[in-house]
Amino acid sequence: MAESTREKFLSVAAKQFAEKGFYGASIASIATELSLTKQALLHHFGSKEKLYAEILQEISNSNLQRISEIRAQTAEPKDQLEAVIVGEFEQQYANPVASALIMRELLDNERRAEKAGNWFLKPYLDALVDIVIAADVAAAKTRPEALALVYQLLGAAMYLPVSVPTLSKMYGKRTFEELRAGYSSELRRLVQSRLHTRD
Amino acid sequence: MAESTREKFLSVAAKQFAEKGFYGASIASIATELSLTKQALLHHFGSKEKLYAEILQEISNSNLQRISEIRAQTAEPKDQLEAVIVGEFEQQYANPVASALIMRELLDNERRAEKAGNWFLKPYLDALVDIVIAADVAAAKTRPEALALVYQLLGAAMYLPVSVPTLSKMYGKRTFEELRAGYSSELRRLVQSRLHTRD
DNA sequence: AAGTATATTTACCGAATGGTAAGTTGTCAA
DNA sequence: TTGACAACTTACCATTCGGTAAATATACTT
Repeated sequence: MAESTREKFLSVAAKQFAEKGFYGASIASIATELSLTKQALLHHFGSKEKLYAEILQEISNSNLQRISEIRAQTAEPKDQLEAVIVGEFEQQYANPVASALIMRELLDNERRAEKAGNWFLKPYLDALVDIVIAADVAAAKTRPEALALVYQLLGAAMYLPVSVPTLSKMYGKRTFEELRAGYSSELRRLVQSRLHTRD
Repeated sequence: MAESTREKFLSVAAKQFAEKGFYGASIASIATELSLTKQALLHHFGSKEKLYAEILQEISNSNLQRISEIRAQTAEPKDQLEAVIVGEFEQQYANPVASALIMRELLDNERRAEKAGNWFLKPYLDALVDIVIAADVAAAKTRPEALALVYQLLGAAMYLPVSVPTLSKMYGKRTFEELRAGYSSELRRLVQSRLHTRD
């Protein structure tokens, strides 16, 4: 078997959580999409929360790994930052599900974290801040300042891809395809101009 | 009476929808917060969907009005664009609920719109695109290109304020306050650098 | 062949969901 | 004083939610 049932559960669940959010997606609907029952899902993951946690952890880990690879390959911090940000938004098209999940997690986390106590994304955000600090960007010297910049760049990079389905219907396929085609270079322009601003 | 029951319902509902999303917030919890029953809510609004629609419509209208005021007061399109974007993110702090609702609506709308058929935010986005076109920004001449830019700026402006509660807990109040303090000027820098880039 | 995990199902459960129907209460006008 | 209407409440309802318990089926080990 190429993909185990467990792995199928993970990918279908990720898709549905991304589309509908944690509360909008039900374990029953996830299982039904695989022609299984929700009890089969619970057998593998114990609870909805644990299933969700595993997905988020996976995303966080893969993002951290990508960052560390970039840092190993690139010497200059400013180049690292550019590569990381550019890589971040290019990954949106490869894996829009992950972007939507991250976005939703940052929106929803507070309430869920009160119970779960998990900060899946903190190591990821911290790593990005580290790079910004090392890159010595104008007006982003302290960690809070750097975090603000990280957040704005993430927002710019992720906001559009995440609402792609809405926009696609709102403006029609053709307009949207043009938008999508120009989006990468548009974002690169934004990042570049900010990175090379001087004090 | 300063605020009618109906108006109280609207503002409490807006808050809860912003915090928990459409599916996460229940009409019962909204009513309970006002020490009323969910049937009182249904009496005023008919259904959860209609209540939500009224809130979104209100936000869209007030945003459109703000844009038209700016356009009336400012002659130069480029200044208009700057004023609109800056006003956009400054409004985040005045009314973070509205930002979160807009963000969630763009994330969730597709599925809900299949039933409801509403595009609350389209006139608002269209107005922003109009301004970008008129402002004649480099590499944002066509409507799809302009929409991409609008989206990135909105993303940068709204992403951080919207996840304020999460970040505040994740990094602690003090760090977060510093972040918040520097955020406005940080975003202004981002917008400025993009607006004045040349082809 | 028997035993033993693993995978999955059927059958429940209590709680919460959005919504309907039918009252009750209060206010204001004729 | 009565009638009408708006503002609510109590009482339900069917559905869905996440989760438990127990049975069954499958596959691997011995």
